[in-house]
Amino acid sequence: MTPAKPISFKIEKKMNGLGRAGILTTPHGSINTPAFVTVGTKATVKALTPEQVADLGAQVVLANTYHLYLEPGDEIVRDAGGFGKFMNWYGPTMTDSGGFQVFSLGAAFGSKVGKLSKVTQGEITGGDEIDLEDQAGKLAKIDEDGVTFKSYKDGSEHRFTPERSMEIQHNLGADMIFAFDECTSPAAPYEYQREAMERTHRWAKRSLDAHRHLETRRPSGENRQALLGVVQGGRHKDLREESARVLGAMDFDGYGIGGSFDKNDMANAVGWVNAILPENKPRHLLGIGEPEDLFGGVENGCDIFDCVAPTRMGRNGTLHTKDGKINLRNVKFTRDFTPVDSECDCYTCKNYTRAYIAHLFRSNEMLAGTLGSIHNLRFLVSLVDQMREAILSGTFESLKTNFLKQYYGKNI
RNA sequence: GCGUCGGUGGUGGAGUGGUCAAUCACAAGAGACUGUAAAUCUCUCGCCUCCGGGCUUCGAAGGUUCGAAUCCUUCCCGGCGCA
Repeated sequence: MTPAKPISFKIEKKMNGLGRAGILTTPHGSINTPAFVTVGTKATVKALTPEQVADLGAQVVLANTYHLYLEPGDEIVRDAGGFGKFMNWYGPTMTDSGGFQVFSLGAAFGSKVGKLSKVTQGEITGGDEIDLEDQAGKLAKIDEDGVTFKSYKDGSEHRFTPERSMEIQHNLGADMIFAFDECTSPAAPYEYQREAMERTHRWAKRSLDAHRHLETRRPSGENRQALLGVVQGGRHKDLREESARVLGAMDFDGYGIGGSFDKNDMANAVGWVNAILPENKPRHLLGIGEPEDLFGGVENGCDIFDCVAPTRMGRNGTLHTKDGKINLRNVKFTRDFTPVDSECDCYTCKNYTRAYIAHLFRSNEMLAGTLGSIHNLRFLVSLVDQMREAILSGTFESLKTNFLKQYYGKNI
């Protein structure tokens, strides 16, 4: 058996502008890009077996460092042969670094603040402004060296640093791992965004050094892991460009684009970054999964995407259709004996009616979440696959126009 | 028939002389969800509303009282026990 190589990325076709289609090769198989990655935070895509995940066309599973560190513990996952083998997923894998939990358990804890701000210009409302002195009550506290978390499970205290995140991610064993970063709140002011970004850059360097050090300690022949640096900078053009320049100059295997955005300007912000990042390395847009955002990400040069939205919404009763989202818990679907989406080729749509799935949701049956997740994941995986085909055939613009018109044009 | 316990919103069930009728849960209706604190969360849930509030209700009818879902009487309905 030949020693596995780190990832390689080959661009097959470029669009006018930044978008491209390619092939990303990992130790566990290649990924046709652009691609939508399924999220399996705790080494399980919630409600689905890995066979179901594969059957719906998913190419990659992404797990989370913080969650697997808390339970069952990264050493158990290491001894199981890595999280992919542990969960019986033999395709490509990724792990997030825990950087998102700096945000979700810190600045965003107890609030309704999300990654994307809906504010168009200027003032941010609806969220506390973040600063290092105002973290009382949160489950994450940041300092220069790292982050102290309180476990969301039992309140116990845990410490993450870039070095620790790398150690854990090496134990988890994914093909692609991320540098430890700070995902900021869109409610944070410019000065804080700059401060956090500069700290993320220092953490990126430390992540890279720690990763290299860990790689040298591997037994020969073992798979190598690719490390992706994470660009930050909030919604500010100068910060995003600076972050792309600084990280682009470091020798990462690829890049993640993370953090908070202005909802109306996310695609442009991604473009600012990708115009600067090295073209020949893969780019992962972290945590984005709304159809229009995926179009924006793809045409602005992102290759892979992950998002919890399809599985979370799938479990909560909201399903994608070509005509927009529907909430199957609504009374109007109780006697609707048509498929969720008549053009969808997923297992759910081929075998069940809206009325049946509505019944499952109303009676809180577990199968509801499974069927909903299969459909929503298939919808997005297929959508991004269609984008790839459209790039290859030069029809991306018409795909985008037609899809968005039908999806957002009316609501059934 | 006698005895006994009970009858409060869609349901279960709080409240047992004034400060409050309707805590709480469930059901129901709607909304949210973007590197998963999430099979979760938020709002509505007697009627009307210029969102300040206004009005109606506690099986029925009387009565006691300044004041009754709450006490008394009769009736209706239900559970249980005894015939």
